[in-house]
Amino acid sequence: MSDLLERLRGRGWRLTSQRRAVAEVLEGDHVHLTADEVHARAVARLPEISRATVYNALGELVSLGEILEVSTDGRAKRYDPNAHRAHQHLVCSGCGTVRDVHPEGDPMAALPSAERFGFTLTGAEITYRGLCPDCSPG
Amino acid sequence: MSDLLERLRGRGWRLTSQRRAVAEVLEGDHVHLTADEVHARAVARLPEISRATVYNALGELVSLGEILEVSTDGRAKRYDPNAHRAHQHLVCSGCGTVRDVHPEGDPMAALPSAERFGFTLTGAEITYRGLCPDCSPG
DNA sequence: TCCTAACTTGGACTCAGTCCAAGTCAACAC
DNA sequence: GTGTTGACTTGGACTGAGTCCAAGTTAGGA
Repeated sequence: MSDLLERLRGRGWRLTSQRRAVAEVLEGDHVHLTADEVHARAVARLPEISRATVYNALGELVSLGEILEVSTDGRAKRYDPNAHRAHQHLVCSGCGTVRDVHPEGDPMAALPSAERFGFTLTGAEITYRGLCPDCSPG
Repeated sequence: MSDLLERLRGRGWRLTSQRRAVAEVLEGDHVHLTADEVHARAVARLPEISRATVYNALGELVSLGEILEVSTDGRAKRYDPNAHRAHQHLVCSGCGTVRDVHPEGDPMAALPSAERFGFTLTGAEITYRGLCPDCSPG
């Protein structure tokens, strides 16, 4: 992750302890934390970090294309550090767990031009829903 | 739409003027209003209807499977009366317009079992993003 | 080591939505 | 029709997620 921080510094990002704490929290695969969860974990590293700063840092990382904003339920947005490989999400309807998944083919190709209403397509987001092994009955 | 109201009455839904107003607002294709927009239009028919009642009625219509809840941006949920034909959504990144679209094939089929992590799949929601003709440059 | 623009802070604020006790009324029975 | 009653509606208070802002702090170049 320190290469991420270096990369951002090269783009004029001032490297503060708060931003470092936020970036460190957002490490790994299948990480999909809400802003409040990020804040709670950042506080463990840097007790005086404020909620506003976490929101600022997350917003900047999103604009810089380093993390993705995902909203899988109507509630809080989640932040996904896996921004460098195209993927979709599989969400458990029981416990809310989110996994990154890689469907076959180009999702945009399935939309015939007659169904595009003159739009210029830029992307497609897929949310697969189901029950994870822990939440499956039986 | 009156067949919808009759259908609901048969299911024990008490038919009040407020619920009638909400149901009437939610008529037509490509209708994707927020709760506040539904409230504003319902007030035009029934000036004393309250926001709480609109939320109640929308929630019940969703549970009864008569309308769909859609969240295309992280903001207010939208309500889609087109619950009886499977479809996906195409959203303009410029103005937020939402169209119902019908992609080819079964979206779930694109997810290989190795990518299902033991989940039992129940559905897939696709949000296509792009620019509508009015928002396209040039 | 100094300087300053960029960053951080806490608190007030907004927006979307939920909850609740009190009042109202649709629909059924007569 | 009239009465009854439980379901429905109401407005206002409340919550959760997120934004905004003026004042204070600090990273990093000179």
